[in-house]
Amino acid sequence: MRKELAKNYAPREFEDRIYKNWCDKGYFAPDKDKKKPAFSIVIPPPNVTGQLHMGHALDETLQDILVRTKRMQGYSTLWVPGTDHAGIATQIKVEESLRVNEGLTRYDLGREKFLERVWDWKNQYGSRIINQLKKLGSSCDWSRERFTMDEGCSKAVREVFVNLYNKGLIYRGYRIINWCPRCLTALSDAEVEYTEQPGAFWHVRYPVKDSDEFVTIATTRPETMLGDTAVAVHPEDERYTHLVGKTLILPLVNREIPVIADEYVERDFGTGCVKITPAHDPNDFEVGKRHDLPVIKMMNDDATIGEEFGGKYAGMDRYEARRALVADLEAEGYLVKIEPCAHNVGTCYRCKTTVEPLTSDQWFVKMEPLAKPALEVVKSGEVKFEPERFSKTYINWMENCHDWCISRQLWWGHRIPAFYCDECGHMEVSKDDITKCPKCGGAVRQEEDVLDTWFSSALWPFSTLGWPEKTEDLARYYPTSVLVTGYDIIFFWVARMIFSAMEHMGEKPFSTVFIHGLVRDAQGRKMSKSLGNGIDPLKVIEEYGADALRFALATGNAPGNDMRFSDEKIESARNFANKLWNASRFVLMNLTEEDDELLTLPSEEDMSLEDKWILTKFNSLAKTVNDNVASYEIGVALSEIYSFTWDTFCDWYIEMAKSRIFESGAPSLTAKRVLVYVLSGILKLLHPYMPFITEEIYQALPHSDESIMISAYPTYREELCFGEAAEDVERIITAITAIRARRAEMNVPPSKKAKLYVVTKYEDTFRRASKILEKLASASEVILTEGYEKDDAVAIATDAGSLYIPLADVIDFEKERARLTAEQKKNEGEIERIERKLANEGFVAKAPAQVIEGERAKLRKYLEVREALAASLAKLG
RNA sequence: GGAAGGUUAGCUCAGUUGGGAGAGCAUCUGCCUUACAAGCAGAGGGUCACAGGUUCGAGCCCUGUACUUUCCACCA
Repeated sequence: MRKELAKNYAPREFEDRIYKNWCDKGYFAPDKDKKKPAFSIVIPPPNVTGQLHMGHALDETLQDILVRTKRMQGYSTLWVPGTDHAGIATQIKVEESLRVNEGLTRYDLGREKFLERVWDWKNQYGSRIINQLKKLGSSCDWSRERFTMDEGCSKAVREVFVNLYNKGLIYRGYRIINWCPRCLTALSDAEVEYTEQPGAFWHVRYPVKDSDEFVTIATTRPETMLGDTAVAVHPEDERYTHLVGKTLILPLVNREIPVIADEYVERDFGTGCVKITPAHDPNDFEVGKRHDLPVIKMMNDDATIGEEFGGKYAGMDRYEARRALVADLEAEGYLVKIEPCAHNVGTCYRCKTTVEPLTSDQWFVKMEPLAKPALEVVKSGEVKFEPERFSKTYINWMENCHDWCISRQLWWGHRIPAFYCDECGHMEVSKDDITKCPKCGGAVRQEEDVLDTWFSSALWPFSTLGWPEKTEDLARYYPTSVLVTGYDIIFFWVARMIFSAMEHMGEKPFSTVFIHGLVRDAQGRKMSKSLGNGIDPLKVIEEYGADALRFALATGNAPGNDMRFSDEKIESARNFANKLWNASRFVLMNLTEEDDELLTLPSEEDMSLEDKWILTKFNSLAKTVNDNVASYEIGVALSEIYSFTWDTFCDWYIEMAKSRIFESGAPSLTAKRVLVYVLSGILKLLHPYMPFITEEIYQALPHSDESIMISAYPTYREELCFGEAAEDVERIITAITAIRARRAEMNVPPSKKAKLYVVTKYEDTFRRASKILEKLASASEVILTEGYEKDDAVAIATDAGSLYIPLADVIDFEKERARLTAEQKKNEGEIERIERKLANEGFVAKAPAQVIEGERAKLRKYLEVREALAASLAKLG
């Protein structure tokens, strides 16, 4: 007796069990067969202390679909998993826990002790996200799991840092950078998010020394005037030329500052006079350099006003100082007016605190030489973005990016391998830790700063494969095949991987960048913690199963586009799983033969029309699915499987097969064989999308492979294409559909059977399909006839012939005549339209032959309907 | 200021080289038809934002307009 499936689809009963089995069997490890082509993906590493959210779920699902498909298509597939140490994010979490639980700061613990705590934290939570990935069904090779701060990755980071430094592509410099006063670290340009906030222009008078004159400047940040070292005007601004070179008295501060001329100033904006604060504004910094202005840093790292230049405002928070300063300016008559305006304010992408541009000693990566090959490899198409339009986003950024500030004043991360000698002042950058100065032998101390988290993620595609060692993995799986990620981290990550790979590997990191959009909530809003509208994928899995979640994420979703996630979507996904489950139960409960017998395809002579039809349809499905996956149209591929499974296989083929399956005494083995073949084929095509349910059913069905995930992916098979038989069945379907519609219109229940007279030139087809017509069109008997003479029947005209159903008691013949006449009119319209088209010389001359033949075929159908309609109407008198 | 996307059925969205528009959900009608009511069978519903152009033919290609979303830049 064959194993039966449970009555209800209950994914919780088998998903974990199946996943464990896959792991135990080692199916996720790449096939060692050297003859197989390689296919590899590195996972975008989730934050080690993070929790799975819908964005991950989508990203993982898409990768798993690609990986599972390729594996079944005969590739040696490697999907490398891992996690990211996520410098700021993780450090914030641990600091927060310290504060809440122990009332301590990291400084109370000191660097070493604090880092121990972070490692504890990492060890405690690092496996959480990994386990969550497993719940989704991800077929990663867990034996190759990596972490951006593990030994190998750290080695890669050092190697890269030293290489770049030696080439002069990493340098240390005193520059203006973005500073987060909350995280107390420098940030890169990419880590600053601009948000529009209400603000104001404060117009302030700066008196000219030894004169009654003054200039009026307009500023959005009056508190920074404590650091002003000049006021600039445009060199050709006639209003002010006489003042250039004069000296101003900085109000409240009483410091003397010059008026300078610089083309940076826009004459038409504000008052045409700009206060210059080189230490706290990137543009002013540049102006300051040009004019050799002093740089006065008036703010501390925590955005309070500094002692040295703060005067009475020292120690105040920047906003408190602003209020105090403005009040004082007003009191002393310097404030001219306040003009409200909205302006963009930079915020920290981690904690949303307003960042402070300020000057500081930091480490930078020189971008220009690195950007060049990284641009070339995308422009040449060697690295392709999917969809293509994102290559523009990439190119635009790469062409305009500034040097990358890579040092962070954090403790959690890769500590910069630079060593300072206090004796002789030498700085040594070294792959290995050193304790003595190579120049003078004095003691050295290592740079306190760590590297930007993205510095190590940038190396991910090769560091995870073993670089800088020359490993087998690197030889076999690098460059990786495709990178799957959201458009939101093209700058942070994708761009940096590309230039890093070009520089250190001399080769692209991946051939294709497959970009997906964001998962939004049912109202189209971004899911966020603060809105509390996030949907927890784990809860969805718990309730509906991982397969349903994957289906919901993969279907109806075009590459690069955002999607909405809603209850309806997940329910409809679950319903589909249920449908497949029940169809499988039906097939299973009718199988009594041995596996071997059922796994054989019947010979062509034994096949019925509908067998040939479904095999033909399945064949073209296999082709469509393979083609669409190859072009990353995953949503299209899946919806093709969906509609084939539900509409074609369940609603038509199974129903048709029933007449042979239930044949008393002689259930058809042929039908069973075809059912098994097609159902197995569906399961295989669907497996990458819904891995669990397909495996569960596959194991219950007669099967030849140990697991569906290592079976061969269905492909188009020429020998299983039966065009003529398929057309025959389409005619029967047309007839059945027309009959059902007519009956429904007349409110005749299916239980009320009636004879079916058929006048057709496809007599053989109808004869062979008579059982099906009886079952699916409520016919008590199918009678082929030369002509139907009586006038007691409803007449149905199709391109397959005229059908007559004697149902005199329920027919309103007046209505019938009207209906047929209306149909005739419509049909004539169609005929006219196509005839006109075919009479169009331009069309016939220029349209492809295939299209013209298509139109002719349509015309033939309409002409047949015309004939049938005429006959039917004649009957009604 | 620059760039990219969106505008298709009541709602959410597909529509891959141009050949007379589809799905899910919702709505209406009828069905417990021996896998499934998480289902079955029917039905209704769209000048594909607007205006031009190219073409034998445009939801699809080109130009412009309107509305909308996002990204980049950041004139203090």
